[in-house]
Amino acid sequence: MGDDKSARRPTVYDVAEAAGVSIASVSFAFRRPDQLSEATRERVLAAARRLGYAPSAAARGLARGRTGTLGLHAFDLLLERAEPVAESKHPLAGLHTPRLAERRLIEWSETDDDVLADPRAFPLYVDEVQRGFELECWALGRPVMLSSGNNSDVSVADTAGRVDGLAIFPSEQTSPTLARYAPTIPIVLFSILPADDPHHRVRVDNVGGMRDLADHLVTVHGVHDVAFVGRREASDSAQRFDGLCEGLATHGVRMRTEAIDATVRGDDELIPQLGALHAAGRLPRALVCATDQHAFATLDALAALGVRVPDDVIVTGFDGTLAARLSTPPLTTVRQPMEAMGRAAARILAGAAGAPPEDGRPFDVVFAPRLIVRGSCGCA
Amino acid sequence: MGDDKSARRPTVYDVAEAAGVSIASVSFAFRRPDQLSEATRERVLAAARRLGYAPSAAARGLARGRTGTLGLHAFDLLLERAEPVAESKHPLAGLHTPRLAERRLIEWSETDDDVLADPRAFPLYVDEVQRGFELECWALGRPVMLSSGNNSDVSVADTAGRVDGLAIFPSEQTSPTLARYAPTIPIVLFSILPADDPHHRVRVDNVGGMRDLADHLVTVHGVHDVAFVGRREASDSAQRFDGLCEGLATHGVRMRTEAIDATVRGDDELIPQLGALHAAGRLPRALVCATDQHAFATLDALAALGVRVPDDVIVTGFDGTLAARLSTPPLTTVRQPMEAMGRAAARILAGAAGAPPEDGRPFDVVFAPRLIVRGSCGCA
DNA sequence: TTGTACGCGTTATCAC
DNA sequence: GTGATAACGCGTACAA
Repeated sequence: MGDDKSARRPTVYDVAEAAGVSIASVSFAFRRPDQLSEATRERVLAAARRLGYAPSAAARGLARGRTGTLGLHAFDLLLERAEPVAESKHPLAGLHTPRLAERRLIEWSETDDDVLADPRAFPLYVDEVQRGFELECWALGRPVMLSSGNNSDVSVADTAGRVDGLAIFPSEQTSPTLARYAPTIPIVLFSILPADDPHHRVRVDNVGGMRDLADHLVTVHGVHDVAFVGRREASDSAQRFDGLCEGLATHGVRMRTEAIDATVRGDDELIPQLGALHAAGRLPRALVCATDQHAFATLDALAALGVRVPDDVIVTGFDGTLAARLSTPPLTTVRQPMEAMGRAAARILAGAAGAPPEDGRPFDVVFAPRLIVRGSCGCA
Repeated sequence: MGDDKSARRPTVYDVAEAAGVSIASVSFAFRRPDQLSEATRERVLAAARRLGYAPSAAARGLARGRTGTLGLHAFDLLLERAEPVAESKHPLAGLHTPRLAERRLIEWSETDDDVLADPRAFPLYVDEVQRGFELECWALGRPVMLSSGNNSDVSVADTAGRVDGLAIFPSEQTSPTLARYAPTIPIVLFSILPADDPHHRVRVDNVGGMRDLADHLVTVHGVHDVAFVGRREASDSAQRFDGLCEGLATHGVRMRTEAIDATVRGDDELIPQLGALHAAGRLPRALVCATDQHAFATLDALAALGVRVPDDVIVTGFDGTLAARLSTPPLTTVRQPMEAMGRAAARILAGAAGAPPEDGRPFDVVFAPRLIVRGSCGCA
């Protein structure tokens, strides 16, 4: 317990000495059990057990040239999701103060708004994809490394150095940064159109999904006055915008592109714009949002203006998150097969590490999304 | 593109050669930027960028003795949660077949039950705790390593070999296995009572939570006939059972311990037992479940028997998962501050690695849960 | 300020 | 079947 030796992690040398064999035999006992005599193998394993020996993954990784783990990186996650908690009002403020040392109960702060789980904050699109990635990795017997960073460069490089393959959620400056690590390890990009780079792709058919939605709005609800809510710079949003335009065009419907500024981000900017349209009596019949998150912001803004959904205005989303089932009214949306997408990324990375597609070109896996019809368009 | 050199991951040697400096300067350029002249630093960084150099975490870990990452391990996750998908009906069956090579759209299979997110499967208690752990790790700038395994020994040892600190979700055979790695890295156990070991603890006051619930049931609903649903072997469940007994006892109410077998796991075993009680007219007034999951199974079983909740029988849960808000009726439950618990674990590991509590004893952080009253007990 | 040399704990290639 | 010994890529005294 108290002696110096036990504080250090036991190594092959310790085990070898304890078992009276060479370090090679120790290694063989674990990696090539059949190349050792029954006797020595048992002797080694017994000594290892006795010493609490755990092979160092770092050393193995160095020697073999592969870490055995797969990574998932998200840019700007802290920004796009929960703000980092201010230290003073951190739920664990004082974790290292006497408060903790005295082992006292930690009460929830009275202002804590974490009392109820908020489905609008979790799980989001990325969370469900991440879960699929994790499930597949575990099924494959591989640990998962998660990372996130606004500083796109160093954080990705750091993660890239720890894994055999890396899946990445997009951000606006994703590609330039990534190009560098491509020759190093296989990389999967979510939700980005293929381009002339070696990265794999896992994405949904945004255009097809929006076409289905446009069909529904026009043929079932007779909508012929539509505006789009979403930032068109984002890769996904741009495709969805295009898909919506195409879908409407086949029915001879043209989109009101001027109605909503294409750069709005959330409630703050949405309320004044919708308010102005409302005041002018020029609200479109349907507001098609680029994501469920945009749709929630739109619903909130409309509610604040006293506009009824779907009676006055139809609102739709995209993604099919859990929260879309729980909004008022429930959201008509286009659901992505998020778990399957996460699993696909993991499979590609696990396989591509050993056997890339024979034509040498990267994978481009496109999933078909599915229209989910709910109350916010007037159905049900 | 096609030459042999670029296939290999660039190392410090490659960068040093390209920049015309020694490997030490390369290392310094990243780790001690201020100890290099502006000129050489820029030269090195430029070369690194050009080559796509990413420092090997394995090598760094070996050299420095620490990996810089924190780990979260869950035993039996694949068993307790989704079964591993059978290969034939895997959503990605054929990922490496022509189907993919031809870059065709992947349709969801017609039998796919993943069309809607199922809140009963995700997010669970562990998912919300995990999210807190991740958020805190990102705030601390540390990557997270996730692992899961039924083979308790090797998988934990493997993960333990890759991280500086490890948080662990409990399982029945957790402790014996862990004892070995304790001297190596700090370990946080969720939901386990303190014992004579060096592991840290993060948990809720199960007894207090159940007492609050008992108070509510007795004083508000006049309940005096209660049975417990849950496997008492589990550490958490045992404490909750005790807390319930205590809480009822203060009101002179005694629990029907014989009503439900203490080993039931799910619907299959619950329906016959509840059915027998129902047939005999001996159903308790309230079924207090050890977890929300047990409560859902109980609700299902009662519904199948035609028993009304809460009119005929009151049902309550424990955990406060999102799904508890969505059940029919909504579930009265005791919510744990899951995100905060995950954050606490990360903070302990990040801090404990450098500064363990001065008295040398491990942390024992106990959070107070909160009673959430909903329809399943007759309120609201 | 920059370069040399060694150690970290494995795996793998040889001899024996 | 078993034992030396050389990589593996990086951090870091120490020397220059």
